[in-house]
Amino acid sequence: MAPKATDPSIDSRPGRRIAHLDMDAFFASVELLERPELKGLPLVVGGPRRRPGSEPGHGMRLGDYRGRGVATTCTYEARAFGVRSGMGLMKAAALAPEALLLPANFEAYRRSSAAFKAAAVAIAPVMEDRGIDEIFLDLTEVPGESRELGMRLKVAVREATGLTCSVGITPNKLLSKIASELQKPDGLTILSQDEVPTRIWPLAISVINGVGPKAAEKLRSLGLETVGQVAAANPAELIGHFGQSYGRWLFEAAHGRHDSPLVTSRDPKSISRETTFERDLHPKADREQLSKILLDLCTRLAGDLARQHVLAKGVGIKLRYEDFRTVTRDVTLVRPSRDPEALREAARACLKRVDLDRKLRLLGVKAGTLVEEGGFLGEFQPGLFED
DNA sequence: TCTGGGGTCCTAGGACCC
DNA sequence: TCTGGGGTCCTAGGACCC
Repeated sequence: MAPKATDPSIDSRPGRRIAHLDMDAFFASVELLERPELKGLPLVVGGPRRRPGSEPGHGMRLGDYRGRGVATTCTYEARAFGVRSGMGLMKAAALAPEALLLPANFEAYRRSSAAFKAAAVAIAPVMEDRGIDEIFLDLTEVPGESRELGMRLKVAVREATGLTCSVGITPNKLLSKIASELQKPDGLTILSQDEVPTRIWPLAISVINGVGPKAAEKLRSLGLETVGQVAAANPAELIGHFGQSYGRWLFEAAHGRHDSPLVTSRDPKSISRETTFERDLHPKADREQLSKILLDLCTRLAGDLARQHVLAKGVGIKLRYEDFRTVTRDVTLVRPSRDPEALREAARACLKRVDLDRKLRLLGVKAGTLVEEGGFLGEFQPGLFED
């Protein structure tokens, strides 16, 4: 099954140069721009949201926090205590009670994000957006040496935002993503394919984007802990354990081979809203409160759909029970819609199909199979083919 | 002292159609 | 009456990422 040379999922141009640019401790660093006097202190961003337009949060002692938030980002000083992004704040507080907890200010982060991306694109116009704090850039056609281009990118980002970033430049996305991590913060790492055995093989397999905790654990149980060990494994055995697709990919990735192109634009596939309650709620005893929350989620989701000029053909709910078990249900609408009432009605129909005798910690609503507003896709147009 | 919110992609079974 | 294969849609869950 040799793919054609024109296969859009493969970019095998010789001499390809891909950069991965990753902002350093992004949210925390943006906070430090507003409050430079906090530089050098252990800071954690997360928990309660700062209202758009409000004063810079004064923050609080992490040890005084009570609630269900997680650390979105933390400074390197906080990491020294063992705090990590994604960690529950109560656990983080046990590790670093004296750290300062700052509420997240997404308005400011989005502004810095737009600024660093604009600065990067001015140097290398082909960009893949990987979220608020990282991008891939295609440097293949950009004149200049890799190290010089990397320095130019870093200087441009710092001038545009006042922030540092780490850059990896290699022949592909997979290696660049690893490379940008190697000398964080404020790093610049250039890697060629030849250097994979010396620079990448000694690293833990989990450095590869796409190898998460589950796959890493399964590999470990097979005696494969480093990238090099996976590269030396029998590909047939990997396929036996992980399936044709993932097994093959794993083997190629361990050799640093990866030819997927930059994705420079994409249509949204789904839009969702969800919320974790401050305390667990019972579907029956707290019915009114849950009903209000559902309406609010549907209303916000409808607003999101309107801003994107799309209608939902599918509507789903997500519930998380107090024991953290998560279930989803979804339905296909007779007619695509973004009316809050239609969303709520569909969500209620889904709710009838789940266990409502146990307490919940989270409720979410999702719009899937999105169709363009006014588009013909999937929509029956009465009268169109009649006379 | 448990674990946010917003996404993508993949798998897999069953319905249904040709 | 039995066998069968391909294709698509729908639904549920899970791994993974930022």
